[in-house]
Amino acid sequence: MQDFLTAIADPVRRAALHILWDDTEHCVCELMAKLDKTQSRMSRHMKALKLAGIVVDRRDAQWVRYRRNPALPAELSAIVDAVLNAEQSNERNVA
Amino acid sequence: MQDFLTAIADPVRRAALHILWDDTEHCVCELMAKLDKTQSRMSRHMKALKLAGIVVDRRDAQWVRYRRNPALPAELSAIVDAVLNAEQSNERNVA
DNA sequence: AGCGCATATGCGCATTACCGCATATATATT
DNA sequence: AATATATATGCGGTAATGCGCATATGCGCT
Repeated sequence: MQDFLTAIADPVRRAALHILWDDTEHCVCELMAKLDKTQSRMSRHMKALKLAGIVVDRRDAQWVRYRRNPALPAELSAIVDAVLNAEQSNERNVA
Repeated sequence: MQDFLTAIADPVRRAALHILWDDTEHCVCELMAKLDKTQSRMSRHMKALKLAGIVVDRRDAQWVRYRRNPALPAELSAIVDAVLNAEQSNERNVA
């Protein structure tokens, strides 16, 4: 639970989750490009999300594809959903 | 949003929220006793929760009564609810 | 004013977390 | 084997965070 929450508490990782929460695969190169982060940083952030059980990865040739962990318990998915939803609501308020 | 999530990410503050989420008032002395924390620590944790907008406080004689912030936006309440619920589920699993 | 209880805060210390840079590893192509 | 692309990791620096201890502040009572 602690790893899970500290993983979500980081803004870069949350931004990654916004992208990953569409239930499709995304390589590190895509994430680092979209979020404008260095390769090593993005790799480490993804490792944190992986260790927290939030995402899973898969080797595909030279790429590593990350995606939402389909086995994430419902109570934890609910947290991620609530956080991402709250951030989206906030975006609308700001705009 | 960042303050909010980092506030929730701390285990002591989450434990405090479990107590405070019953919609009644609780003084610092009660929280520090129940959670077995020092006075200064508990005071600072409550300050963090207050700054994050999660709780509000009220002077009552020599006590300061903390309670859930009734004006907390629904999207944020949903996050707290989801987190506390997930921890309770986990307790049941462990037990 | 003086005392006691409850709470807040200044300060220094230790731990943790994020970061960039360089480098190592894995895979594909030629 | 050599090269290119993608990803992971060791390392050092720095900032953020939690902690304990001491002290200050607020409030009520005598």
